[in-house]
Amino acid sequence: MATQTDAPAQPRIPLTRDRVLRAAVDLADSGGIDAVSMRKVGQQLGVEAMSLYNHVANKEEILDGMIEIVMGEIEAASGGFDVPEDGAGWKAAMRARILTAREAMLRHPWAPSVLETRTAMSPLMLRYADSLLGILREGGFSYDLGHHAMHALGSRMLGFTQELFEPENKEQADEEAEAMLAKMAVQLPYITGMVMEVAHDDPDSTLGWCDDQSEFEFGLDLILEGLERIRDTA
Amino acid sequence: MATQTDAPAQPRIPLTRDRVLRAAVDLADSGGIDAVSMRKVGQQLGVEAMSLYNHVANKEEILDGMIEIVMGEIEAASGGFDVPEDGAGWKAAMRARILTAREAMLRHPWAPSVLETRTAMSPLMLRYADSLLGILREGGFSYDLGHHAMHALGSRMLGFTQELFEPENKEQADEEAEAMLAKMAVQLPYITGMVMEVAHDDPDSTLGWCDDQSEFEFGLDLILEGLERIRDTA
DNA sequence: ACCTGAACACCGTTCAAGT
DNA sequence: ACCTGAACACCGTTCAAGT
Repeated sequence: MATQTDAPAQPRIPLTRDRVLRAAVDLADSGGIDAVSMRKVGQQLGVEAMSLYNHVANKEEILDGMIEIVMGEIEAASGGFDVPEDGAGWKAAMRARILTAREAMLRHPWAPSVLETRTAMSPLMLRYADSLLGILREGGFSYDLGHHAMHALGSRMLGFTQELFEPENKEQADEEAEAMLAKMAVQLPYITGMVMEVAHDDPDSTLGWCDDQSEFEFGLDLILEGLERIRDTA
Repeated sequence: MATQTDAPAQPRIPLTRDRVLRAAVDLADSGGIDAVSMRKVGQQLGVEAMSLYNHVANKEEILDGMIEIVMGEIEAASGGFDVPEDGAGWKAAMRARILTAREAMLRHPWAPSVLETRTAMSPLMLRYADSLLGILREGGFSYDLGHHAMHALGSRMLGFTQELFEPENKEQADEEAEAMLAKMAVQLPYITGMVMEVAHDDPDSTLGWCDDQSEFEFGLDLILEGLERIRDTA
């Protein structure tokens, strides 16, 4: 019968920066970003929290590294960040690259909130941004309009938008929203009208009926087509 | 000479929910959101942290209340959240209301980040959203397209966009970005080209040359005009 | 060279005790 | 009814001590 004083079956795997970062990503994937604390990452690796400081300067560096891992996944899934030569296909290329980024964000739901707190761009992030600007440039955009385009896309460039009021408990939030809407119906005539129309068209719908993916694509296409129009009239 | 045991000159102002929330907003305005802790808000009011719990349930309720104060400022600056009758002016009305919201966000730089962490919509927030949907509706939009429009606007609806990589120290960030750009120039051909063109047109420019306000308005107008086009072709 | 234990200066929150 | 002191269960990080 094994006891706690038994020597480990296999020699301990040495701690490295990469193992620290992967442990942090695993923890965040399974338990959310609050599960990433120095103590918990250490625990995950069978080590005290203080040992991590031999491999990363501080927690910020762990968060930076986690984003770099996500960007690496986007790069791999995109087949690299090279700019395709076919400038005529710029819109499809932008769309594909951004939707690939979005898939990584959906795999790592903590990534958008961590990204927002980064104060410096990582190398892979810069490579990604350069590739998007390159696609626009080869598609006939001036640097100036390309620059505006990147700002107009904002976080959509990385495959997500600020989801305001993303509830933790969707069911409970739905109930609360329904109650508030009932109470404020007279003060919210347009929202009430919209919800009634949706309920009429689809009696099974709930208040949180939006399809995030198609809303994302709607907004993305709106911007890409608007940019094309400006390019052609300027 | 006053001592610590002297009675206060004036009778102590009673603590109220409203005083707690205003103290929190003042602290955040002057010291950033990290300055808002239960202990520091208590200190600001000459009271122990634990006393706050007699007036708010927890810190989340303080953050909710801070947002409600900002929304109240937007409502006041907008002259109320009524929907103007002139449907033809929908685009100007949307633009004005959103830019008014933006002014409040610029006065309270902590507000966007706090907003992102809210999980439920406040009454004033709902009133604001209803008024935007109303402007679209009176401007001839279907509920369905109006709903897409709100998603396409995202956080721009409230006057801000996700500013990815907003540095704390702009000067230092500019230096770091310049160094990284120099090192990675060959891997970042398009960004390098863009920066060189800007430097050529305006030798005094720095890397952080963007005009946030005009970039915001560019993106906003792009979306509003795209929506108008869809409305007219659908 | 790497890991650890104790400690420091913070958090939000609970609870029993004061007035 | 309102306020407080002590405590709990957490944080990130520093430092001296171990091996």
